[in-house]
Amino acid sequence: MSAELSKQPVVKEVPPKGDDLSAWYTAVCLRAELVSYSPVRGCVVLRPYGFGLWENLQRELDARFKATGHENAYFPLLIPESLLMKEAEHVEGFAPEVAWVTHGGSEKLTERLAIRPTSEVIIGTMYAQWIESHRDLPILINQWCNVVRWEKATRPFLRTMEFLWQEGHTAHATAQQAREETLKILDVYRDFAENVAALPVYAGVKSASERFPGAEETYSIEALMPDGKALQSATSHDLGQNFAKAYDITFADADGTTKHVYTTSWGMSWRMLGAVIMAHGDDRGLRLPPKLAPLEAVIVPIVKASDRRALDVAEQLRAALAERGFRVRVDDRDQTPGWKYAEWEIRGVPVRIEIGPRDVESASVTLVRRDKRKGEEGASRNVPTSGVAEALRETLGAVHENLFAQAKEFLTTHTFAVSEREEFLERCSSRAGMIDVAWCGRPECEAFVKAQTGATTRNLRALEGQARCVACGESARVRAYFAQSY
RNA sequence: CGGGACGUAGCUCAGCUUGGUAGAGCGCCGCGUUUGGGACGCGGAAGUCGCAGGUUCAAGUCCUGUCGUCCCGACCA
Repeated sequence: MSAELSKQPVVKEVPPKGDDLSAWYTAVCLRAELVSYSPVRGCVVLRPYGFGLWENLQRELDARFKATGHENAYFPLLIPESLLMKEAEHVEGFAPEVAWVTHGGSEKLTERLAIRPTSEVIIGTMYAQWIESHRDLPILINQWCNVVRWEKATRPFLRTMEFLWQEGHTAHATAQQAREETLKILDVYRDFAENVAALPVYAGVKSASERFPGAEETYSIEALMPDGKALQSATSHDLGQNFAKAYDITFADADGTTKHVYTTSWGMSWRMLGAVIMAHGDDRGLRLPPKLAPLEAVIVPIVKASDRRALDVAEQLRAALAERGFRVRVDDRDQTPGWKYAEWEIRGVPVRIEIGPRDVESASVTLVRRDKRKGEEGASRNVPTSGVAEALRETLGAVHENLFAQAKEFLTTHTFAVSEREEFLERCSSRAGMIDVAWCGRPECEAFVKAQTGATTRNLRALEGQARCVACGESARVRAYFAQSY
């Protein structure tokens, strides 16, 4: 963005995105009525428009879980302290951010209860009761719930003390099945990110230091934000037998011996919505991917004192589109059309349908795309009223593709394959984006890079051929994306 | 958790230095005229100045504490 353009906000109440991403992000979250701050520190209220985003995320992701054989269930919010303590690494990882219930009414509890920061513990305990035989496996359960982590610094969606997410927990007879499950879900997350959220991501395995406490392996999808920082958007963990051993989850196998199960866990939170907001938004506010948008289209009737026909036409069109499954509303509030255009642009509705006297005369409507700038090629077009449903379907698809293409272009042009040490450190320090390098895989090496530059490995993938670690010069074992992260 | 900034009307902020009866713009409500990119006129409502103490005849203003928000860093799946 040019300096001249940056001086005046394009939209009042929303500062230019390129000037200060943090200020832009917070302003948009509030102004678009996604969230409100609440009287509780670090906790936000998810308003109806924001909850609409979450509902669509849920619907799309849940359908994918169901399609891969998972069922939903619900487990308790509170976890007895003694239960939590059984898996040492896990406890150590979460201890600093667990909130505790110490009293019931005025009576002090004999045992403290943790408010779940995640549910491996309580679910593992139940699995121990439910599983007896290899015939009981696999167990494939997901729950949609809230969790609490006592965070020090919070921001809407990206890091809040209480947040909404889904957590899947599965148990399997063999290590291989657990690994396959972990990778299957990783691919569900990648598919969701790309085809629902219009967000290109890098999927891969986490380094040892970035691994979930108690996991054998953690996999993640990582998106790139406009400031060059990476945002971990979902994780999938292969827990091996660690939790099975801690919580004594065993089964009688076909060969007659008793064995520990292999478990997995995986989660995506409303943090994904933060990634969507930041990656796609522009100087005029939100730009929502159609599949997540609470409203796919808003109809703005333009009425004159002498001609109020547009109002009826708009309502008929709304009913016809709703009938065909579109999420639409008519904005018939007492405001000028220009006011409504600006308002719905801030709130990111993918398509605006204008109906004025001219359109009524010609039995047509005007479709305007939010993802394009005013006057840009293809930003608006006039279509016959009879063909609106088809045109809308087509346009929503095009908006998704365009948002994805723009985000992909950003990711591609901000991913740097680097083999020189100096350039590597410089790009890491300057938040250039995803720095793609050959890496030795040693925790000391990663710690050194973090201390020098603030960047860590986001995730790793196989190294082809032979190379030297870009940071320390030892023999490289993997390829890694380094970046500073949220 | 460390460093910095800020809490005054729904929002953005002025007023604080030098203590003396609470201000503006936008928004909101009513009526009328309007409506193809944030309309206009007239009238109106709205704030225990984040909260709690203290100093003072008198505190939005000075002092202490506390809660919250933002930024930078540390921490964090």
